[in-house]
Amino acid sequence: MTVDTSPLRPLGRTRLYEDLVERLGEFVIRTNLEVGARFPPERELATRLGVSRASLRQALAVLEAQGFIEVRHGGGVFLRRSRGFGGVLHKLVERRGRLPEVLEARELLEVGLAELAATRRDETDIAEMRRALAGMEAEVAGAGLGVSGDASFHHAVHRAGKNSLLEHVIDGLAEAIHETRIESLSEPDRPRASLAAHRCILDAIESSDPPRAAAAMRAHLRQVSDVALLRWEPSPAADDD
Amino acid sequence: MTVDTSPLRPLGRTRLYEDLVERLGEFVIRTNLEVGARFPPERELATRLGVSRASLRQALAVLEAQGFIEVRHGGGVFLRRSRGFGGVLHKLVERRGRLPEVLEARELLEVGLAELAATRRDETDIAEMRRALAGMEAEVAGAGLGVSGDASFHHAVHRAGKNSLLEHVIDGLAEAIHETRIESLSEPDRPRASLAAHRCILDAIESSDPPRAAAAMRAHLRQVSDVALLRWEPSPAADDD
DNA sequence: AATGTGTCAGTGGACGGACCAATTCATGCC
DNA sequence: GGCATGAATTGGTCCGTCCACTGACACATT
Repeated sequence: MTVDTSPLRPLGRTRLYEDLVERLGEFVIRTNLEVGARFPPERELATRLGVSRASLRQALAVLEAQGFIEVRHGGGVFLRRSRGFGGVLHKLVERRGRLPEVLEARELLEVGLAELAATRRDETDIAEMRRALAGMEAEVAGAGLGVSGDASFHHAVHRAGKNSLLEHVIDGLAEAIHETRIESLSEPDRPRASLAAHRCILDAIESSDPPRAAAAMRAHLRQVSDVALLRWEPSPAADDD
Repeated sequence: MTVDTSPLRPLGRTRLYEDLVERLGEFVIRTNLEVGARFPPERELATRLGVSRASLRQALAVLEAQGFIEVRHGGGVFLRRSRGFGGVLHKLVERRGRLPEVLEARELLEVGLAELAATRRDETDIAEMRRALAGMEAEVAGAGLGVSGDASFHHAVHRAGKNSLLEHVIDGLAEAIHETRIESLSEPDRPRASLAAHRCILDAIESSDPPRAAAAMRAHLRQVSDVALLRWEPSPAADDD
């Protein structure tokens, strides 16, 4: 149990289609493929990459869903945009060493969304936020961390901002944010502090005071970040860029 | 050629895997599948959906890349998060009637990134922005619109912000932004106005003055938005929600 | 009885081939 | 030259097969 198992760690098992996404990215760069240009036919790509068409098509489906390529039935595969080709948000977030970036992105998005929420919130939004606040109060009163109430509150704020695009983007970061949330709320006295911060935010939004809502959200998130960053230490081994 | 072909337009042509992504989203909701729960086996899903495993696996690859599910070899398919299941940024952006949201998201992201850029920019970033500015100047001097120079400049600012997550997000909106860019720059005298705005932004970033950089970027984007929104009119037919 | 080991059913991973459907393009007719 | 036509190209989907990984259960060992 005390032996160093690092030399025995399982070798890098990756999905074939993931590798293919990267390979296709390399292809775009190496051949200097321009936006709008056509890729070789699927059959040829599959052959040259040494994989089956089925596997290749999984990669193409991913790339199409990400908006990097366009696949026309009977026409061919075309490059729509090359910037960031092959980069998947989900992967970027997972990489260790990204915590500061995640927190920063979160602050930028949530502060902006809080500002919008203060402008656009309707009675339904207020009711949802109140409900989330009450839920978190109950959790905390019962000696819980209030994790789910915290998440509900922030989600309610996002919805009140009435911008489905930004909401979608922040949802993509939800997982990473969730981890920081747990860490932060595990700190002594943090749940109560967060509860108070939420009340400030809600009050500002309810008063339709965008600047105050933004400031309150920023202050709240800065507190959370401090805790997270204190606990966080860059892992030298994972520092791969 | 002048006949109304709309009643004859090809019937609902959608990729099978796209439908499957939606169907799986419905499945999650209808069965109230909880986060962490397992989906039925691929073979069963394929049978029940009336499609081949190959097609289903395209949909699963997309969902996995989006971070909605986790597929474990030999284990099964598990739900990672349900919020926004099946929603693809690329699709949301394309929908008509989303222009205001796109512009709003762009402003929020770019203003924040400009602020960060003013803090973190190094000599390389400054050089890149200068190069982009010079490029746009040349385009405009040659009676061009300066579209590519404009894009390069904004991209340089994004990079100077040094947050790959935010950069990735804004890249996802790049296409939609590109359209507004063309519209805006087509307006009389706009290229020169944009050029001046870019100089303001660059100056603020170069001076490491975040508030001024943010203000300059905001002012610039507001100008662009005004033009775009003036030209934009909600299409009643496409108002599908 | 506790523990280690082997086996096997279930499940995802990948492949190859076959056929269908949309597009493209050269061919030849007018 | 313009246009219809059909073959070649290329993506869309399905099927069956086999491999690799996981987890649980039965069995053997101690």
